[in-house]
Amino acid sequence: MARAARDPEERIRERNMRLIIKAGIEIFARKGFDGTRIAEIAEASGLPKANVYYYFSSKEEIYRAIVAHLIASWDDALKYISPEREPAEAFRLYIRAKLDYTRKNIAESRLFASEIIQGARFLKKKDRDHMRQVTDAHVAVVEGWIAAGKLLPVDPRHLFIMLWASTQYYADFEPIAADGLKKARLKAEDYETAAITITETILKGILPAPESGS
Amino acid sequence: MARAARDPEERIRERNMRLIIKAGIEIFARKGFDGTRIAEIAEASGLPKANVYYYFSSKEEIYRAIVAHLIASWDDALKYISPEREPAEAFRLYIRAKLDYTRKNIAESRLFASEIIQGARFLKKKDRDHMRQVTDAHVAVVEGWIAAGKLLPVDPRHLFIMLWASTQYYADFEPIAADGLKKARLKAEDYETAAITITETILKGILPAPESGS
DNA sequence: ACAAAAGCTGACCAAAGTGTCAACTTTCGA
DNA sequence: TCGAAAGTTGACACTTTGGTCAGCTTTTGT
Repeated sequence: MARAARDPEERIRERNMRLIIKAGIEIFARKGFDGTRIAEIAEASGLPKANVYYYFSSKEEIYRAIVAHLIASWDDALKYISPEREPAEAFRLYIRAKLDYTRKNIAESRLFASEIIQGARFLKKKDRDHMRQVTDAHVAVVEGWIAAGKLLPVDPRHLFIMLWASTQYYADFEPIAADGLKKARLKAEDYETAAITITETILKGILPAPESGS
Repeated sequence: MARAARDPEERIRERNMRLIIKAGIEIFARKGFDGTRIAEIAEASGLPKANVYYYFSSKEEIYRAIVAHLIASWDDALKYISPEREPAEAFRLYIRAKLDYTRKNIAESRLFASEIIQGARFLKKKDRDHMRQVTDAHVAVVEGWIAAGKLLPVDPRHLFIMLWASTQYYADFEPIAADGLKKARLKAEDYETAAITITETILKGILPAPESGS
């Protein structure tokens, strides 16, 4: 078998696969699956094309590896919706964490967006089921808060869609977001203001409180 | 010159260009610019490839024609933010109109999203300037409402980004939105619930009104 | 030191892609 | 009716792309 005496840290293999994945994320995000040429990934990763094929047997394999890795890296940012917390604090933390993740992983966020727009062709059932379960758990928590009178009776699923949409927009559609904010590029402080605005709006709305004697 | 006696309704030319554009919107939306092959557009429009080239001299020309046409078709849906209106009613109408537009023009919406994710390479300065102006006008109206005490002091630009994001998500990321709602596909009624949830949340938030005697 | 495994890569190929063209048919105003 | 403009298209030229491969160099455990 192709099994033998070696493995000290897997240095070379690990490093090159990381380079390829990293370059792949950038380019797949910008060009989509069909629009990406592996020659471009090779160039961006500083490796000859044939060397890329030494590690991955096809374009699809690179893409799938990236998507799978991406889904796995999300759960961290989404652990704030938990029944013990007060809703206001939970949403505040969730929104900030998600904006933070997208800001620091812009290419990954866009790659995922691109994959979905193109029909979620390579999103495995396993991954979708996992995402659904996480959502279901969050929905249950929100329903509990509503039942306890801690939240107004809002549709939890649409509420989460609002949160996903609002927090991803800045990274995925940066050119439009930047235009909307009259800036050339988005900076950390813009994400900060976004976090505050989204949180405040979701929690308290934008209408002044009605006179307390209707 | 190639100018002569004809033009009765431009029937053939008009019809074929429309077929090509229509097919182009679908396929560009799904594959992005680089991922789209004109042979596929030809097939989808029922015309031979060479005939497509009779009307458009390149893939880029088809794409540009679509993007330009798309931007132009938007202003209608966005006319509700106007100072004479009461804010609550204005936002309600705006959100509903935008959701309605995206639902009825899913492919166009996705094509635009795709173009932005891919770096807004073919969005002309003129179009961006136009969008900026419309936004500036809306922002001014919201600032007026805030100054008049009709709205809480929210950042208007981030508020609009929230609205854009929330209203586009259902069309652009339908697979995820559908999963989130536990449905196989989104229907008109889902857009209806979305409109209500977004409007209510934006206007009043999700926290119960605090006791009126702090 | 050394052999076997791992890593590397220029050159190549078949398939697919964009865009062209010359010759043909259809349309239409006078 | 008839000629010119418009429309049509199969076949072709040229380029790019995904993927292969044989033979090379480097690494590594013993």
